This record gives sequence, C-alpha cells and structure tokens, in this order.
Amino acid sequence: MKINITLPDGSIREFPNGVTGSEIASSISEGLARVSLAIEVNGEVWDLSRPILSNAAIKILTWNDKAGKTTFWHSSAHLLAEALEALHPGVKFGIGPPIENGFYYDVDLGGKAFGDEDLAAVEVKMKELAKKNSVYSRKDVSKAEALEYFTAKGDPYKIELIDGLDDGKITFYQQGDFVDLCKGPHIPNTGFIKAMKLLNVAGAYWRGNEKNKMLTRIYGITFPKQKELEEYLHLLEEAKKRDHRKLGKELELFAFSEKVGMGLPLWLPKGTILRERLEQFMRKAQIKAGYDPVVTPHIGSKALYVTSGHYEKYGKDSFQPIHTPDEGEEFLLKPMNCPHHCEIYKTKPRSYRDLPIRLAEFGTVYRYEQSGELHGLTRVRGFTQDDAHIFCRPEQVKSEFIKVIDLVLHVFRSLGFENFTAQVSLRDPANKEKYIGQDHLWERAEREIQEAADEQGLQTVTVLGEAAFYGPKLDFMVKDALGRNWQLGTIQVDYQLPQRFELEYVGSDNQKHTPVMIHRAPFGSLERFVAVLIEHCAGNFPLWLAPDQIAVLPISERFNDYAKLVYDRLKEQDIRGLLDDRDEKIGRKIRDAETRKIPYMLIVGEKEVSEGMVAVRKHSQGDQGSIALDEFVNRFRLECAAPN
RNA sequence: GCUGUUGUAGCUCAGUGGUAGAGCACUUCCUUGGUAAGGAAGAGGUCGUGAGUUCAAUCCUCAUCAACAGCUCCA
Repeated sequence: MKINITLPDGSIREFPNGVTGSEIASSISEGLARVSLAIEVNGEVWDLSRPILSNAAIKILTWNDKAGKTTFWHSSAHLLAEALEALHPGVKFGIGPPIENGFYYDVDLGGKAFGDEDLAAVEVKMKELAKKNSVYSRKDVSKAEALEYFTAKGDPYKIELIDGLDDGKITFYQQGDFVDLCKGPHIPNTGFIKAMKLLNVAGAYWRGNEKNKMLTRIYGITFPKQKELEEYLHLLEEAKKRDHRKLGKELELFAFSEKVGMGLPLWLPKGTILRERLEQFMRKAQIKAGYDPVVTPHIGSKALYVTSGHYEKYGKDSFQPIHTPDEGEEFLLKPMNCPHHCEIYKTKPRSYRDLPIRLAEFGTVYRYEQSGELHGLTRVRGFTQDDAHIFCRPEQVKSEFIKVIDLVLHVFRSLGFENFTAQVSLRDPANKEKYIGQDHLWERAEREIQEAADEQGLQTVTVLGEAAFYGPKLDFMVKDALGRNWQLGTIQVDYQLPQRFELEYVGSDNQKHTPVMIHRAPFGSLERFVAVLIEHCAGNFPLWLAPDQIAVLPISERFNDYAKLVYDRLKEQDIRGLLDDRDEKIGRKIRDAETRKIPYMLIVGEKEVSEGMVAVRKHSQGDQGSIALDEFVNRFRLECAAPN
C-alpha cells in the first residue's frame, strides 16, 4: 500500500503507508532530517515518529517554523517537569504549555518555598537530563488507565484535567522516567535541547481562577544552540534599556514618591513639557474634528455614580467616599468623566438638530487599582484621560464611530505607532451577569463596531470577555519594550448610560428620544501613552515633542557670552533648549548631551563667534557642519512643527 | 489582593554579627580645551520602617511599607 504525500512546494511523492515524518525528512535530505522537530500533517502538528496512514499534505517543521518552536518549548516544559520531579519527589503538576517566548510549568510544591537557588539547581538537572537524548514516546491510554496512573501517583490536578477529557482521546507522553498527560506533539528526543535558561518563578492560580489554589509557575526558555540563547538574553537586556521606568528616571520625566502614594505619578518639568505637547496636539485635532472642550470637577456626589451603575460595580473596590461636615453627604473622587458629561448634556433641552454633541475633556481620574497591578506609568491610580463623549442619534452611531477611528489612526500615525492591534472587545457570553443592559442593544452595538472597523479597512481581532460592563469596545493595543500588550486608544458604544441618566432629545417627529453615547480616548491616558511612546522611541522623541530640543555648547568659557546670545535667540523663537556653560571640555559636553538624547547640539567657538554661525551636531549622527544662526533658526522652526 | 524576589549615598551597585565602600552625579580649585568621559581635593548614608534575638544588628527572626516578575483585576 502506498500513500501520496504532498510537500509544501506542491510536489507529490509516494511513500509506503505508515511512513513517519522522520522518514520523509530523511528522504528529502540528511540536513533537514537532523534539524526537523515535528511534522505538520494536513494542518495538524504531529510527532515525527507517528505513522501517516493516508494521503496527506505535510510540512517538516524546524526551529524556523513557529509551530516548530512551540513544539520545542512544549517538550522543554516536559524536560523541566522531569528535572523537578527528580529533585523534588512528590511535586504535583498542573499544566506546562509553551508560550510566546519559551514555556512554563505550574507545579504544587506542597508549600515548600522555591527560590533562585532551587531554580538554578533545576536548570543544572535539566541540562543533565537533556544530554541523555531520552525519546519522547506517545501512548494512547483509556480514561480509566489514565485516572489509575495519576491516582496512584497522587497528582490531583492531572486527575481534574483527565475528568474533563473524553475517553479514547487521551494520550500520555514519556521521556526518561517522567510520564505526563499530554496530547502532544513533541520533538524526537531531549538531545535537541542544547541551551536552556530558567527565567523566573511566579505564582499563578490553578486554572486562572483567583479562588483556586496558587501554584508555583516556573518560566524558562530553551534553544537548539547556545548562541541563540545568548542572543535572546542579550535582546532582553537591550529591551530593558528602553523600559520607560528607567528612561523616565534618567531623562527626568516623572517620578514616584512613597509619601505621595503608590501609583500616583509626579510629572517632572521635562515630562510635563512632553505631556503638554501631546495635549496641545490632541486639542487641535479635536477642535478640527468638531469637539467642544469642557472642564468638570475632580469629585462628584456619590449619587452620580449610583445612577451610572459604577458605584454598584466598583464602589467597594474604589477609593472610598469623601465625607463632609454634613451628615450623610458623600463625594467620590471621579473614576471616570462620563457621568459629569451626561450632566452637561442635560443642562438644556436638546434637539435632533444639535446632535452629535461632542464633549471633550482632559479629565484626571482616580481608580484604586490593585497594588500588584501598578506598573510605572502604564497602570497608575491617578491619570488623565484624553476623554470625550459623543452624544448622537442612533443612525449617527456608525458614521461617528468611523470618524473616531480616523482620529485614532491619525494620532497613531503621527506618532509612528504602526504596530498596533485593533481589538474588538466583546462580552463573555458565558458570563453575562457581569454586564448591564439588554441583549438586543449589545448586539446592535457589537454589530456597529465591527462594521465601522471593517469599513475603515481595519484588521481586527475579536476577544471575548474584554468588553466594558456597559458596552463593547474597539481597543487599540500596542506592545511595550518587553512585548507586553497595553491598551491605548479605546472607542466604546454605550446605550446604557443615556438611559440611566435619562438623556433625551426631541426628534423631527416632536417626540422625545434617547441619544446614544460613544466614549472614546485616542491616547487612552496621557500616562500610559507617554510610557509606551518612551519605549517605542527609546527616549529619542520626535523634535516637536522633545523636552530639550537643542543644547548650546560653548567650546570654552571664553565663548559663553556668544553662546548665551544664541540661546536667547532660540528662546525668543520658542525653541526649547539648554545652555551648557560648565567649565568642561567640548567632548564632555557633547557626551552629556548625547546621553540626554537631545536632538540638536549647537557648538560655538572662535570660528562661529567671528562669523555669526553655529556648528550643528545631530544626536547620534555627528557633526553636520556650520551654518549661519539665522538660517539654522529658520530651518529648525520648520522642522520642529507638530504634525497636523 | 495572591506567589516569589529585592530594598545600602541623587543614580548604578559592592560589602560585613563589632554602627559602611566604589564608580558616576554634586561642590571647590587647577585647566581654556573643536565633536562621546581632562586633573585634584571635598562634601554626601540612622544601610526602607518598626519590633525581637544578641554584650553588640545594616547583616539573624518577625511584622510592616515600597519596588520588580508573574497571576488575578482593569469603568
């Protein structure tokens, strides 16, 4: 019996029935056979040793394939488990999957502390075990057999997992002395794993549920070559240099104080310039797009949030009400701006002719985020949203939504964020009690969001369970230096709040109608946006945002007077900069200005003084030659204009 | 909030059961220098906070606060 195997290039070859992936790889080339990790059979990844029993389209997977890496890391997780069991007999295993970079295994060490030394010891053991070239072998087992094995072994988490599986579809994998419940696939043997690093230990709730026991999660990464591990670790180090918390300190942009309170950022002068530049940019864009700026207070009476539903949802996990000398009077620090804007809407009767009304505010809000969630500027307890609420007629929702998408894209493009993900965040259908409002309005909102995104040609991913409690969202996600995803821009359709606040307008039919509300914040928050911006450009801000645009560097103190003249001239033109008149050599001044990532340096000495010139140096690009001061100023002013 | 790790000078970090050190930054002096670190001297710290063990604690124990990694959460 022969079967036909279709290779990725479309060619078809005949093999005996029951041929394995490794046999196919060998028939193609010895080199391929040496590096092949798994095989894709009709879109499914299999072990190389598994016989193929019918015609199939295949692809041999190596380290260069994503699925190859995933398989490699999955097998590495098993190796980690084997090492753990060898060193910590009786350890109970949860799950051990591959992740984007590496893998982890969740284990229950019976309450034993597991520190860095234990981690290092396990790593050594893994290396030792890997060298044994133990084969990963697959075995079909019945549900009863599977339960019997793990009951005898005393692995309650595996038993729970098996309980959820169908009989007849359960497989074990074994390498060395370690047997695991696993559907596979795996690489041929442990010898492929040449380089490994256990990265860290963390807690993780069993099955991701806060109410379950917390297991110990061990993260690691492995590679087929030592050099690749070194490169990866180097890359991690490089990424850490772009961390906004590090750069924020070095460039004096923001700070935190224990005394002020955790998660409450202090914006330093240079950071404030950056922030205000962004704010100005947004104000201008919004005025152009037909928004009306408003300003509302930082607190509001508790009744406001009872009406909005936020109090019920978040009240007990928030900053608690502020009391006044009047018995029973309570105010909340505002955790969002929408209720205030609803009250602005209600200040007078509205006609359908008035809509849409777009109220915009850089609104500072306070949310009592869990202490473990705080993270630099990306997750804080006091932050400023570039918030706005659009009140419109139902038939205007889509066109308004599209306009907002355009605004968000304009902002992202202006700041060079090309790699974002547009995420449609919907309800978790299995968990509807988390949300308010009627189904048909949710469905309508979801449809409108998806249609608007599609019409703008946005590639979207849909994520269930990420909606706000009052409505679905379109979120714009951007990765930080270390690849963590953050939500920046967000657009939300809301049919609930207008009802709760009894907002209305008079239609052309002279009847009262309820408007629809669109919440939107292109930056999301100034704090988070600045954080991601810092990491994105590694602190080398575009000229229009740079806190210090120019450093004037006199070659010696003899030229300080002329340097001051140059500096004053820049200031007159609203150019931001500094004059470095320290008694230091020019090399030193240049180094310091480079380190501080100042885009332009103007060097002045004997030659420049006599001719009214400046020697221009660009950050990280070196000497640009000399130019008359006036001409430099003219050119610079053109170059530093904000996008519009 | 949970698990683990960390907390020493403005910053980056050494170090020790007998009340502390480096480099950079800072101050002063020398130097007046042409595109990434000139030289010298000086000043600067209740070793996160509180309690305990000890003749003696920055170091050991406990508690607490904060930061970091991850989980959970995210209006």
